[in-house]
Amino acid sequence: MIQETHPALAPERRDRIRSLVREGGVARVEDLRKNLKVSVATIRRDLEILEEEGKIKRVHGGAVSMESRLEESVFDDKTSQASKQKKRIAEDALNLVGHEESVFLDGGSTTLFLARLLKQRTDITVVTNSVRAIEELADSGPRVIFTGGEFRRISQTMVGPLSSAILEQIRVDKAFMGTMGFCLKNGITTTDPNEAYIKRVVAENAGQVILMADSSKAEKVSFARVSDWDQVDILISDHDIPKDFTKTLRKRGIKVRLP
Amino acid sequence: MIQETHPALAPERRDRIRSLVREGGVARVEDLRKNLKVSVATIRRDLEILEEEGKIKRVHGGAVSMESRLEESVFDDKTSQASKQKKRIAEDALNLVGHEESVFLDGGSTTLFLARLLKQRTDITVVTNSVRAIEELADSGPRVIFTGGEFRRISQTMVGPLSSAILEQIRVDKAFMGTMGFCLKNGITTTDPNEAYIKRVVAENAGQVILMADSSKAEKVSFARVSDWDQVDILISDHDIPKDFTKTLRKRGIKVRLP
DNA sequence: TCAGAAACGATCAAAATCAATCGAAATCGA
DNA sequence: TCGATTTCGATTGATTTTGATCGTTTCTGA
Repeated sequence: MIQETHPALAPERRDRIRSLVREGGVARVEDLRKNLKVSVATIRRDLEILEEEGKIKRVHGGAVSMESRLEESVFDDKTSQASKQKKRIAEDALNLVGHEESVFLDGGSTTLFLARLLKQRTDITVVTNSVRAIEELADSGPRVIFTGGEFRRISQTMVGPLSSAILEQIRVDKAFMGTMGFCLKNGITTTDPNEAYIKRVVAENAGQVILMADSSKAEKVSFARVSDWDQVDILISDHDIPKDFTKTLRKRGIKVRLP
Repeated sequence: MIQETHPALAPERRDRIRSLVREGGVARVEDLRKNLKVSVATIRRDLEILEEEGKIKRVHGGAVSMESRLEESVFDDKTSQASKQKKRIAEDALNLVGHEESVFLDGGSTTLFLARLLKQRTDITVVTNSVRAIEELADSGPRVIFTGGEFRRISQTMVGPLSSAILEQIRVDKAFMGTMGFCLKNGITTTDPNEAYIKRVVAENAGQVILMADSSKAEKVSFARVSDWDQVDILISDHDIPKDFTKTLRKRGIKVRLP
């Protein structure tokens, strides 16, 4: 903190490089040098090692990430409006998590932002069926319970009848859900029936259901029906959501938060 | 607390080091020296001890926590002899996986090598409780079923009673198991009772149990008992395993493969 | 296609870090 | 109290990491 005279430890520095490459998808040697304040020789050596480990792929002028995947769609468009909104929604959701509570985390990018914030909380229990959430909390953070089940690659979540085996045995204080679409008429909908089923089971076993969805999902209808609005207690969205939409929801007794 | 007339006792100091390393994920020798007010020689000796205990991993300039992600690059140290053996064991195990079979994959580094190889097989079903294995198979590969349960950070696996909820509902053709130790007298042992329990449940629901363990695990006894040898069908190890050891096992009807 | 620029790999010397050794101080058991 | 044992700190030579240099390769634009 006080002293910056000491250079970073080698593994520390390599980890830094790794995340820099991952976040940008690519990184130039020169940028890494400036960022880490070491010589290009060191950067090159590190890149060599990271390439051997399969973390990155070296190219002329820098390196590209080998561990991009869907995960990066979150980091990727960090600057985009949708991403900022999601982040704000997640930050608002964090305030709803009380001391020593147990919460369920759905799959999806918005809830993934919340997972990252929850890393600081060691007093709570997180239940999730999202592999990406697990990865986020793998190093440290709260107690984590994973639902298990059949792995669905597209969403990187666990679904199917086996998942409910665990879900039925637990109860969470709050369930934070993402969705592909929500509208007044059809309620909450998502792409996959298996996924929808899991969400329903969770909602039934949760004290409160909190829907996290930015305004781009409003008035969208997807293939599989999850539930009606009466299952939802709180909706966290943003100001671009239609006024009469929030009005109607509030009339139905649903708290709408627009951070 | 207020007065530090007496220097800290050695185990006390080591415990301090351990948590400092764990907190930051990494710590410099020099910082530890300043923090604990002892000489670098002492710090080094402590780090040596803590490394032997598997609590930390020493690196040039300091140490990294074994419970952090920084360690993973050290974790699969491709150059080491042990790692080469593990890889060969995994390659041999791959030959045992038949067409359209279902297999269980345990946690541990040896089975992780197998997971990597199984990525090419899309005809099989992989059941696992290892987050590392899931990450390996996240992009593509076979059908994956995850057991779920409570997340154990040290081993990056799912354990506890919730895990068995799913395990009891499925049956696999072959279970590939790692272990911390195995000997003729005490059978298979591992560090954590919860982990041991999961292994037992799996073994009961598997057509064949295949133990993958390099010779460094031979004649080692760990804390928690997993099972006796009569549960094991095949052992894959390497040539450094004692001759009479394999002899005895074969006499007991266990196939021993030494690739 | 070709030339200039940028990036690369190899090599070497300097600096930091490490391991080994020794002696001093503290601790323990008789 | 005495001697044995352990723990600690300092010194020294060995090892590792790092940064700079230089010749070679790769990219880019005319």
